[in-house]
Amino acid sequence: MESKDIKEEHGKQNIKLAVDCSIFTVIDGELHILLIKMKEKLTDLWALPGGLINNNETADSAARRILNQQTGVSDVYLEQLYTFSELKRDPFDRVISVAYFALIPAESVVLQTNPRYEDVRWWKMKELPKLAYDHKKIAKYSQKRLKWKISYTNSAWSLLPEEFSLSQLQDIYESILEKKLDKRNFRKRILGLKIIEPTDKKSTFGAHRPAMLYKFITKKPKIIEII
Amino acid sequence: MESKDIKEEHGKQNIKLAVDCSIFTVIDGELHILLIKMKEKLTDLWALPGGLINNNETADSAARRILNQQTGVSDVYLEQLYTFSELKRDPFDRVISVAYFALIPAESVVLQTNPRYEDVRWWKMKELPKLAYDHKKIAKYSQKRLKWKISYTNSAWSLLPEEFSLSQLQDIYESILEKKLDKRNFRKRILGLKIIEPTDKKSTFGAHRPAMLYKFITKKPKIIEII
DNA sequence: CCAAAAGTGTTAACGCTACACCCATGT
DNA sequence: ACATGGGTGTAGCGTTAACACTTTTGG
Repeated sequence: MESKDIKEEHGKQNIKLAVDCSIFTVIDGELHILLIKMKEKLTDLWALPGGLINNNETADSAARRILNQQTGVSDVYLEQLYTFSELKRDPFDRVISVAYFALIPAESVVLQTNPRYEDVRWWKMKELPKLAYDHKKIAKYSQKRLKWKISYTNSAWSLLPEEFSLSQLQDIYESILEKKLDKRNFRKRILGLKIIEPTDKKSTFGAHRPAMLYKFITKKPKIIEII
Repeated sequence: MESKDIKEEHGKQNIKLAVDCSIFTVIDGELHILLIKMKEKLTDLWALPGGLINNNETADSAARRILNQQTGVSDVYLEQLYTFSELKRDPFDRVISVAYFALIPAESVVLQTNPRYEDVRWWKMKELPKLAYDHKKIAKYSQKRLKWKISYTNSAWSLLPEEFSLSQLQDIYESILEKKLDKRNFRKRILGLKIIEPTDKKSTFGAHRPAMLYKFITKKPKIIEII
């Protein structure tokens, strides 16, 4: 066998490191993602919240900082998704990006961007605008992961308020999985998992029978087959 | 609500980007991982094969290149695992590392390192030597992913030769999952999945009844509940 | 003929799916 | 009283888990 080539460039590494965040919520039975509108470059395109990692922070803390600065969102459970390293994913620079994703209840947050961006808002996943960089790819990949997570873990709690009805919970599942579920079987399954428990309250909304409100027993991440 | 702080450092980003590879195999019913022995710095510690990404390559191609240069291993299906970004994970520099992992049949490869390293060899996961950097953490994390993968996908093919007996296959599962499986149920399950088919050959090894040899119908990655 | 691994079915328990009607409220 | 979503049980089916003996070969 021939001896190993060692061709390493001895010039300086010239790659920038960024993070991008796919933040999801469900509004009116539809899955939405949080986007910011570009201003200084790539004007009028929308993008996932994201930016460069500082020298003294981990990728996780960069993601939290940048998300907060660009959208006002804080205190979310961010999960690392994938690292995107295609050569031309950023047209200006060589940038490798660590993507994160998270789920939040839409009503829990006041969206607010900073002067560097023109706007921030929720977009339906089914009606995405034109996205900058490779962010469409990242968004689609995130959505795949989301379907997996909601099916196999108790992570749905992070899309709901503290107390919620079983119908609200089922609506989350149907929105993300994009299919209808049987009401009786869904309830049997969820209650059997012992991950939620009834409160003593009832919802008093609308012209119909009030719904019992439930809450999650624990929010510690758990792997559990749900659907 | 107060206006958003924008505290970004405007000094240059000074973070290096590397890849590390967890390469697994099963030898004599025991899970092993491929390690190289350090020479120039961190002398006498062992480490996962890894190094810096070049300016003109993706993380994936860097992983393939570096793995080949440092161990002689080529043509493997590398899967991205996680990106490790702790501040002090490398004692000399700020380095963020994209970890990859792969499975190979041990007998398919001739291990050969290069002059920068002192040695390369397989180590039992149960008897790891002292590892450099945060590589112990990466190795353990890889092992968790491996258990998942072997349970829920057809990836076991990459640990076996072209043709193999059902007992060899079961041995792979038992070694990785670290538990015994029922022979009859295992065979029923695997054959029912239609992912392998019999060849017309039999193994002629040892003082016992010869085993029918099987091969994988396809090696395309598939998600299938196996165990 | 002995040791060693290969090969082979059945049963009982459990979990999943499909399915339709009554209840409590607001207007 | 009616419109709206909330709430409930069962039967049939398929899947899984537990379990032990016979077969084929080499030495």
